[in-house]
Amino acid sequence: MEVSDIVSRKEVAELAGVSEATVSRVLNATGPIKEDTRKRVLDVANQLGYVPSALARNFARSKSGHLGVVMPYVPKAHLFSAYFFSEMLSGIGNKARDSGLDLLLLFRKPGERIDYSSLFRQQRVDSCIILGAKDDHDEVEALRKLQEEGRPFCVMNHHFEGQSFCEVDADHVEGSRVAVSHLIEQGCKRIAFLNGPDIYSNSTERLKGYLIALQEADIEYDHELVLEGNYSRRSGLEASATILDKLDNIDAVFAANDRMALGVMQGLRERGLAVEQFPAFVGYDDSDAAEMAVPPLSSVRVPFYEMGELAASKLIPGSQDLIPALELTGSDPIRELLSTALIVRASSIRQ
Amino acid sequence: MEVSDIVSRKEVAELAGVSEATVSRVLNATGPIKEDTRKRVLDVANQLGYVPSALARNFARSKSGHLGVVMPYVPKAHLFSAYFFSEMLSGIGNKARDSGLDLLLLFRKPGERIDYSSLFRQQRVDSCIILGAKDDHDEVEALRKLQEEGRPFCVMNHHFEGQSFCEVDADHVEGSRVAVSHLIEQGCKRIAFLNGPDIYSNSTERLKGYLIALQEADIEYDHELVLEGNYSRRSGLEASATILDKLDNIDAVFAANDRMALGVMQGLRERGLAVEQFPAFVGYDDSDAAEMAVPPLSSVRVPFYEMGELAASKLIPGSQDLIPALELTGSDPIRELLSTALIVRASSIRQ
DNA sequence: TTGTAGGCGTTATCAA
DNA sequence: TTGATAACGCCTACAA
Repeated sequence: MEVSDIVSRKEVAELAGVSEATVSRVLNATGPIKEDTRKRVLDVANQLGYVPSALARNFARSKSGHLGVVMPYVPKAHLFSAYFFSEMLSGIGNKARDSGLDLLLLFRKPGERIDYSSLFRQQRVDSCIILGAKDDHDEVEALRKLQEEGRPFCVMNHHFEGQSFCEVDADHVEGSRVAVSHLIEQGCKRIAFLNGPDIYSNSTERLKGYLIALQEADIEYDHELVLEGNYSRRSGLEASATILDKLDNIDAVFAANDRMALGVMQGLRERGLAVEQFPAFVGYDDSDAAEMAVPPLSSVRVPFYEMGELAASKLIPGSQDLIPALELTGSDPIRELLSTALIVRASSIRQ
Repeated sequence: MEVSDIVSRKEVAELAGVSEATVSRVLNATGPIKEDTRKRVLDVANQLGYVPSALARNFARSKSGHLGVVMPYVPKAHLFSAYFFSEMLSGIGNKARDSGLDLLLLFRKPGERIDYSSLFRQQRVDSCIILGAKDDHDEVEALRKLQEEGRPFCVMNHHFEGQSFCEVDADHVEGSRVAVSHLIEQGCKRIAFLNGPDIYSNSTERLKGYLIALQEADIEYDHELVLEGNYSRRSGLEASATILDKLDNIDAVFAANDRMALGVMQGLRERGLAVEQFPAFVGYDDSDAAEMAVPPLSSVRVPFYEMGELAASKLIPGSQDLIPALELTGSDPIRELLSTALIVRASSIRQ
């Protein structure tokens, strides 16, 4: 058999002695069909190995049939290594697959600001999910335009303040608050906080949670205890120097993600600090690495996988969670906030 | 602006005072065009915000414009967590993006054996890359059929013995041999090998490398030292019991991937073994976790990212590495084997 | 250098 | 319950 043997609907129609329209009806299970005809057509189609062209179908329907997923550009590529992208993508992918939608992965180019609107006008996607968003003027404008045009899209794991985009996020204020409260319960009072850049709502929300926890415990906020990394292990490693310096004034470290937490641990270890002298540690994301760490790292679990499923379901035609029409009344009625959960391990247990 | 404002080529043609064909020629930079006309058309297109429909174009060309990537099904999803999928996908994605190809992610359904051939006949993809392949009768048959049909496809990180598929793989025999030789150089003689299931050529090749290294050093093979896990951390954890039992007869552990190596370490630790008493360790993949482990884990680095790029370039029209026509002469002329590299860290250094 | 017109394989609307 | 028959938006000979 060669590529050239493309069986078309026409041949099926002829051999089955019906019109092409009927073949379509049978294969799409649309419209009333006499059972007899149905069987005959199906038989012939089967026998001829006929498979409808998705390309033609989509074209005729003016639907690409694709759910686009915009991946952020990350220098040094190796993008997916980030635990949460992997998880979210899995969630999205499984949901899309179950709905017969194809997933189109859109890799952002280095400098280029993506033209979301064109993506739709080119009919490359019917809807799309934006991963790794961050506060950026061009980005917000592009998304606003998209919304004005009434395109279905969903931002994941980021909140654009003042906008009313469809967003699927986790409650990082609360996640953070619980983490820090836990450290306080363990007797810690001088809690260093290694946060990420504030272009991510993730970071600003974690800071909020941190502050709330301190306030609840009547602990005074000391801005010297707040460090900024960039969510990489390396930045954690670098922060470890500062932390070691202030170690007699720090009894716990809360990091905005596991990679940084592990980087700090690694740094302390490399600088000769014994595990017994470690401050208490809590990370964030509850990635696989947290469990394997020494000591096992307490961490805030985020339901990335479920967030992916939810985001996808908002963009799937006929779905329950489908985003409502575009009359966005007031604030942000379509922002979804999933809960996090603190997983306590040895790293944060005192005495 | 509303979704309904779809500017068609027709309008551009009218406003520019040319035929639709000319608009096409201008936008596709095909055929001779008077500079004057070109500019005028471009201006109008720009002004009207006209964007050609990729959907229609692909349809007219009978090309989907998509490079399909088949993702293996993994129970409990969380598929991408596996380091190497992430890396390979990044490589593929970047290459595809640079070539104007869209990446279609195809998630395998639980039990279902994927019908590769239909994928092409449906015109959902022009070519495809298969990730996470393993020895399986149905799978091989499906791929053979694909090859007979002359479809362009490429298998990654797996070798189908006796076939002549286009494959991009790493030299795991050599990677493994080097790793074990290194352990032997460190003075180890009783080297346990925690391998993965032999449905993966990865596993069987690593076993080969292990055997070669032993032979080169005149060390007798002891099948009791070879354990089988399933590449998960958990299976490493379980294997740690056996390893602890035989510890007076084992001075090193070579694991077929980092996750299992870390699982073994974790298990030993949980069972009370001090790091000083650990056997020497070497893992495989050189994932991020290896560097963060305690002790830092020696590991075999595999160029997954580059493998992804290479696989993609084999399927990109006009590419240098494009797979040759379908006259596959003899053995397997189109299998590519990239080199690995041993990264030595503290876990395998003796004395 | 440009216009004309047929074709791509469906879907979907109207009649019958 | 079925058959004709327009779209769908673009590409591409072929003609001019």
